[in-house]
Amino acid sequence: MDRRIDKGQATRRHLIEVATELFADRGYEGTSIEAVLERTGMSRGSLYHHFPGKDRLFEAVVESVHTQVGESALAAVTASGATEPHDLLKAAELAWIRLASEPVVRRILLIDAPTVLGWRRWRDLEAQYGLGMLKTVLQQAADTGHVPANLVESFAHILLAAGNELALVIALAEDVPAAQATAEAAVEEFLARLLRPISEPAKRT
Amino acid sequence: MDRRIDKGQATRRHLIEVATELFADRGYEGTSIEAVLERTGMSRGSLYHHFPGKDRLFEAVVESVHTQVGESALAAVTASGATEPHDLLKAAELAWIRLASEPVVRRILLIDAPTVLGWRRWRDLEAQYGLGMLKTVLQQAADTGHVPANLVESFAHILLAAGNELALVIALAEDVPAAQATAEAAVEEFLARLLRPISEPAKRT
DNA sequence: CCATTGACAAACCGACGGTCGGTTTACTAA
DNA sequence: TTAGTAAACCGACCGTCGGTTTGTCAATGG
Repeated sequence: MDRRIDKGQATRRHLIEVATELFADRGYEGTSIEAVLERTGMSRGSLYHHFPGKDRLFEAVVESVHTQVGESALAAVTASGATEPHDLLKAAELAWIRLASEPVVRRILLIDAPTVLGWRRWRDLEAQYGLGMLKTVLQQAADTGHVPANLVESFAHILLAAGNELALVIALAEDVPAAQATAEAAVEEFLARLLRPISEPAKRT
Repeated sequence: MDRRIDKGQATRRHLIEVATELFADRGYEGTSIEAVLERTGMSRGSLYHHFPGKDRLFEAVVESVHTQVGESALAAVTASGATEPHDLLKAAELAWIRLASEPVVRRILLIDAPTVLGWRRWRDLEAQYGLGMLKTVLQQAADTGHVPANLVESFAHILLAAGNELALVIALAEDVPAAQATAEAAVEEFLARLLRPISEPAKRT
């Protein structure tokens, strides 16, 4: 084994770590490469040896955060012991809302990532992590007639967007605990309505 | 009347017009002030006489686009002749989805605006334009018992986010017409479920 | 022992956003 | 007419920043 490579990986991790803090704190544009170099004590050459550019460094940070969030969410859902689609979705939404309250997640994943990575790439990541889980559970709900099968995809997107939105609302609220409570009630009610079995095809007024 | 001021307003409008095209086409970061100057034939001094900085120029563009979108959406809703909350919301959502398919709206309002203006300011604008309308209609729905009154705010946010999300999904789809059809069906079903009065008494405040 | 390679260093470059002193143009009052 | 004023406009210049290029060094493997 090459000790140089271990050292390289260590500095790479260190760069991601420091960059995560800075990006979360000042945003992508507000964070200069200079600042990262200063905080890490690295040189330009070293950074550009590990990452082809600022955007790729950011991308590495996004993937790191995404992974951590995914693991936390999964842990929270399994810890809830839910088995029914409604409970699973509720647990997932609430977990996501709590996670998205964290500035690191909010700023990096929700605010900057779509712009920096281009939202095409961002969608791929989201589909890989959050959307996939939602679709799986919604498909179960569709199999038991709680949701139209052809709208699983659309409903998954709606659920994902709703979670993000509520998380941002909470973050913006003056009274965060109150907003959190309201949002959780909204999730509960929202899911109850969305998953209700359809007796007759979509009604018209 | 002072012809100097008229001329000033004209160049200001011209700057906004050209900047709108460029921002929509290349995004905020991808658009240099130089490019705007070149396309307008203006000088740096002139631009910075009218706008304190690039971000303020972008802000003016955002407001301009927002206004146009708001007018179009309102026109579409009134043209639909809807009176019931369900139909009003459906008309509004569909109108918004169609408008958001336009690259100008998508790139400027949905992608760049939150990052550049900071999403606090962005939320203020959104509340002023789209969210206000949704809340009004949802309040009507709450008055007739179709929706819990204490969740009007949350549901309005969810509806707004859902519309944005579906618009982005459509934009990303390979088969746009098909995606559009699916999304419209999803809106229909989604609204029907969201606004259906629940058999057991809804929590009211 | 030496050619190779990964890690890091630092001088340098071009583009960009923003500033600033100055000029032109048009209106107004003496 | 003319002096004064203010808005509109001009363009050279500056600092910052992301990215490139060239070079050093030490560990590795034949």
